[in-house]
Amino acid sequence: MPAERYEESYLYRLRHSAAHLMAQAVQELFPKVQLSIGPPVENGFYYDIDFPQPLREEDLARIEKRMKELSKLDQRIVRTEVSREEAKAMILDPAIPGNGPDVAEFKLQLLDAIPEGEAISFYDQQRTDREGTLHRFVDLCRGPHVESTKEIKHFKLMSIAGAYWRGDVRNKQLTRIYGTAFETADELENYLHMLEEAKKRDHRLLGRELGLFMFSPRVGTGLPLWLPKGAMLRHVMTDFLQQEQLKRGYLPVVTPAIANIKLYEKSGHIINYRDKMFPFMEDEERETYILKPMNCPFHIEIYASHMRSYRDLPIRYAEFGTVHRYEQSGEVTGILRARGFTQDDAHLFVTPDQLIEEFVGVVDLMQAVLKKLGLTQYRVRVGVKDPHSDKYVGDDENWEAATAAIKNACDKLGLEYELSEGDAAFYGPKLDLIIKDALGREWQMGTVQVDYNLPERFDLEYIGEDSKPHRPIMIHRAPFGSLERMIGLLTEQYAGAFPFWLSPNQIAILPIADRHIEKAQEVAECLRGTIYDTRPLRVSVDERRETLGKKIREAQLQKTPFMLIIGDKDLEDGTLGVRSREEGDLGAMTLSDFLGKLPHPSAS
RNA sequence: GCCGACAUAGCUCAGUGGUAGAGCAGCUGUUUCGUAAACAGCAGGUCACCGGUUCGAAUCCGGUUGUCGGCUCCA
Repeated sequence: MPAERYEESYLYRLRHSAAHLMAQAVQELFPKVQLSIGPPVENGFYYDIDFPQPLREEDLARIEKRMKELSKLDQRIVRTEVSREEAKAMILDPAIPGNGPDVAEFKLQLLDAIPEGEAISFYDQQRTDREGTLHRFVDLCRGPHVESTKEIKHFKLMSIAGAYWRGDVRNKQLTRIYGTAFETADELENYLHMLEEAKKRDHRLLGRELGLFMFSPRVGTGLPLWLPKGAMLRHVMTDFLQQEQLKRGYLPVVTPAIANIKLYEKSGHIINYRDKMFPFMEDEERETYILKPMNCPFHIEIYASHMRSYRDLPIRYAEFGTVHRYEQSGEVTGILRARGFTQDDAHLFVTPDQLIEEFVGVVDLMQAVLKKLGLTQYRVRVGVKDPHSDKYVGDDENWEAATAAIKNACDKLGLEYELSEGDAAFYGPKLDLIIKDALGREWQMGTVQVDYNLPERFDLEYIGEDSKPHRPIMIHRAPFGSLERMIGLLTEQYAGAFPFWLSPNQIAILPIADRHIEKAQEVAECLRGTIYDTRPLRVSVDERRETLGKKIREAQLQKTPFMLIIGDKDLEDGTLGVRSREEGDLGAMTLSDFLGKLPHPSAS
């Protein structure tokens, strides 16, 4: 039996009804509010409401209390279908609880947005009290809902947020109340417990505990400082990807952090990207410089430095390029969204004939990278132009060609993807890999972008077989997306227990007493001289005068994959006490036996 | 940037108008130890910052900064 779709489930209706119950409670407690929309979402529901005064978080308890009371009243939830005219009259009728001309602003707009021919329905939460008076709460809504408010028992209001009407910053900001609801008390309990557990996997917490990176207010918001273990992680990841790229014919380049603004005027960034750039710099000769938000114009300059032949193409310039973007203060999130970050960037300059093959090659590389990193849960989004926006450069023909190329390549790969209007880069459409963090938030990771426009803006050429100049096409791509985001995500994915090949410290050697230190150092040296997965093994020696138990505990909390214990017995027998992070004590064995126990590099 | 919340020692937190506390981490000494925390002592804070109310502010009020959840945006 196929799994029931969430949108068709009872839980979905229950949450939708919980949103309505909340709206009813809010309306009673704050009579002047205007309701807008209140849908179920992945883990609960929300309702966007316009409050005359600001709502404080402590008000949630009152609302929740009233919801409990309303729920117990066993109000029947009744659907009525009406004509457009009747609907308008109802929304404007102050005699109907929840409606009236003072609170109709958003509901009228919603009514207008309902396409001709589609059913228009209201849901009415009604009850008759002991005196026989009918109480109602009536809300324009597509539904469906549960049958009675008494079914809504296990819920919790979670948080308050501002949310723009219809998701547009130019519109009024409404107050969004998030809540969740479940069929049973246990499920609600489990969900809240799960949230607590997820917080322990937060990369910001683990980043500090594991000594990967830090932030300092003296340095600035969103500007991470990489500590030795985090820097080691970066090194391993870049080294791994660099090798993959060299195998595939990429050429390394290195470019500066700043450039004359003229370069970025030509690329279109100044017009299209300025609000995300750090403030400009001016030198004594009145030249203006910018801190680069992207690497592409530099790579383009390298391409354009001399005449290219079709025989030279494809050219693949790769750089771990550190860029800075002035992200809005409210958006910065640890290293998942920083203001300074390093892209595993490359720009491919290709002929039209090579486009699909090169695109496929990039996606193949991305899939290989994800496999090695152990990331299997991701979705593929093809971001195309929003036809109603003017934030793009280039003519429609180029956009269509680029979009067609991406779709074509996906079909060739048998890759499933979703189309998303408005998610293109300003210079071209793109394919993105999207992965969830510990708290279920989605992040754009790897990206491949097809670009006809920057080659045109920079008048790039190559001489074809016909000895005439032709325009190359560019592919922008970053399999990780950025080192920061990828490391943040991997940290959460593995709860800090990185696979052996990636772990910043792979082996902790723990001498039991001072007299075992010499041997420990000897073993460390030997291991550091051993190449594993193309790199020397990463080994630490804990020389502190602490008990073995404590050294083990700390190595374990640091999620070190292996511990090697050296005591008197080992000196006598020429062995090591081996302990694994996952399996605990593995007993005494020789160094070469231990090396045989290491996971095979290709099986990560 | 906007809406809401939070900010006390390196970390986790207690402290509701009257002399700043605990555990862990740190330092010193003792202990030389076999698979998740040895023992003792010591030190550590402009209670984020600035201003106000008050005889007196960590505590009440205003502002700023930083952080967290969300919106918009994004690798």
